[in-house]
Amino acid sequence: MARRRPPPVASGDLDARKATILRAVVTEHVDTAQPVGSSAVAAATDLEVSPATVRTEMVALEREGYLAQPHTSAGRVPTDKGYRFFVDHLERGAVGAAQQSRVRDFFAHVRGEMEDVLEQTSKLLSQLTSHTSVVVGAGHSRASVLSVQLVNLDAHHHLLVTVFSDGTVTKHSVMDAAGASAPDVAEASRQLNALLIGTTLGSRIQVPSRADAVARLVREATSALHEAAPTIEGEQVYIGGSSRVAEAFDGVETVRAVLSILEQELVVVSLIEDILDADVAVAIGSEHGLEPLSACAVIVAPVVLEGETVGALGLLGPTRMRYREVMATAQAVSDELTRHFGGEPGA
Amino acid sequence: MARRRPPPVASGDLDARKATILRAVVTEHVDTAQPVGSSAVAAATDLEVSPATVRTEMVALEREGYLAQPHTSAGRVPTDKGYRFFVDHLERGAVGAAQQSRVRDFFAHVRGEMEDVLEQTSKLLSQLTSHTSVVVGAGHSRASVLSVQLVNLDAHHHLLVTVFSDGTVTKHSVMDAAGASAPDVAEASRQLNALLIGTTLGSRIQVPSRADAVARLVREATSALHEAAPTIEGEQVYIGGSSRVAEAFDGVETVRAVLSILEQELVVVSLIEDILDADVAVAIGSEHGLEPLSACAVIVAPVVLEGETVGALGLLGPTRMRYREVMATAQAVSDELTRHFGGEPGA
DNA sequence: GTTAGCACTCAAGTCTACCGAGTGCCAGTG
DNA sequence: CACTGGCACTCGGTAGACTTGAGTGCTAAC
Repeated sequence: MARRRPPPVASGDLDARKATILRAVVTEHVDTAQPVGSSAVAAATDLEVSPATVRTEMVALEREGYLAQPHTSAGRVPTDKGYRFFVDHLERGAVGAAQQSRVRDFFAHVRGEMEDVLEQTSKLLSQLTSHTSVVVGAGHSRASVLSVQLVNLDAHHHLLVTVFSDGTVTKHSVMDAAGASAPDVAEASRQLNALLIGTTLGSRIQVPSRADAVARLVREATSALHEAAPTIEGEQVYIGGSSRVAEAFDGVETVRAVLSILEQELVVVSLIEDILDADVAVAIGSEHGLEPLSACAVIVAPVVLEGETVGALGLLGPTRMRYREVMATAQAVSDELTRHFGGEPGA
Repeated sequence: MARRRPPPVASGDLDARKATILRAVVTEHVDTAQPVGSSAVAAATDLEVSPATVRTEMVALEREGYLAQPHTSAGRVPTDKGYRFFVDHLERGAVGAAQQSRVRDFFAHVRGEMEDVLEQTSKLLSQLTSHTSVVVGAGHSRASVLSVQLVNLDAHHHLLVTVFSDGTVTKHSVMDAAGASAPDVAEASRQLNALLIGTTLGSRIQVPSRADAVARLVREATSALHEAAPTIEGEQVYIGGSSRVAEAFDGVETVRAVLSILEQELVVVSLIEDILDADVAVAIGSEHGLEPLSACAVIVAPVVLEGETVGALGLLGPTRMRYREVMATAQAVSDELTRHFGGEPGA
């Protein structure tokens, strides 16, 4: 009851008490999924003030846009701005021992190609967090060609198999209506190797203009490779736990909208990249500009290898989310993933 | 109460009038999503009987398990058995001209590798039917090796790239702690070719037991290939329109359960294969034994190439589904898909 | 500045009544 | 004897009236 001066330290542009109250509203609301009333806040904090005092502060917080009231006689709910403040002033939490060891364990035992690992990782992430996860493996636009090979399927069909320096492999059909002999194909394969090894997909190649079968094959093959370039560069996307979407939102329409977005890989990739570019770890509500995801928060962590961002992982859940835990998990997995690939390149 | 003999003409084990009534209930219920009353049936059919008569028949149909009543004073709803009768006695419908041309158009313009085509096809299917689609590409367990190549990534890492006769390409990491020179790798690659070309994944290979670098590489590579065999054989699965699940069911829990099943590729594949094996085109409700899908119907069509089932496509929706249209679409797409791959192998 | 007190608001729950779609049964009819 | 019209009955759904209670905003007092 007795009055002392307001505690000086301001956190952001909110005085300490407002910040405490806002934090309490967020944590409480995340727990209960219900609007939070002034007395609940008073009880949850160590401010030792009466609900009435909390109420005045909450009015201010609402006026400043951090809180909202579903209706007059209900408690308060955090707005996107409120969540934003919350995560911006979150002290970095460590991930629990159990989780930590589960992540370690996973990466100790996971085997197989990069693609498989990333897919498994997306499953791991969604299991750990109970949210939908997205793992993006960067395209290999800057990777150079290590080897190409033209393989004979039948008289008129060949397959161009290309191996890149980042360990990815692509294939392209090459059709040849006129037909070519096996030695011709072998010779074309040899010439393609000479032509393409060391180049990247962006670079332009000098192709032979002769009219013989070998030259024709070489031309066909290189054009198949370069025409498809934009698509191959395309990142791989792995989505884990999409069923979690149905748990996160109770409006069927919201579920449908979110799932619908997740189906569009291009949209998902650019969403993740945008958040990554903006150098934020979290996009809350409508911050990312995708209207159907305005009820979601997206947490992103990059996977950096040798100073280069080679991928990213994302977690998508309702704005009402345990940011601390989920962010810590994302960080932990991202770290381990980096270590995993840093330790054994190409595997 | 009075007992008379059942009217002669039976369609299946139902007399003609009961069948008509059952059909009417199904079509009406599919349209309206509401229980169907006797007068609605009387109006919808050309039986020219009064609702009262329809009612007596419906009582019989209910007793025999074709219809059910949500509650005493409601209309009737088809049971799984009712739907089963309906689809079993469905005259094969043709797909509409608009759809037909859309399918044609799709396959006329689609380009790229088999994998891409299948993925696109799953999207097409879900767009055409408004249901979730599954496209399964059979594994290449019986395909033989056309070519293998060992590519040097760095001192201790190599990549085994294998091309199969069905046009699929796999890659496997091969580690070599001791290190090998570039000529060694080339030599190993040559030997692997000699060893593996023409074999299938099942066949056992005689590997050299010498201790030199080349032999070591050859051993490592073959074992990598064969260890992974069960996984590579694994079919590819493409799921399209998973957001449709949210439209089909209004219980959030059902949506979650169905999505959860769809996430498990193995389960999906074996579901489709089971239905295919049982030689039925449709599994309704609990017929397939997957409890979480008991509110679903699954329509399956095989993709047959040269007498061999090389894949399948499935459509998953609520039991309350337009079977005629959806089955016709599945058939049409399956046909075109067969033609597409039959016409231009490997492309 | 803080608080207790109080009047006020409003979603949610309960109760009642009622409507109407649909049924099952039965007696009458061609 | 199959069909029908008539009728009493059932029961989900809706609407309105009332109550409850959580939570608020305001204000006067400390």
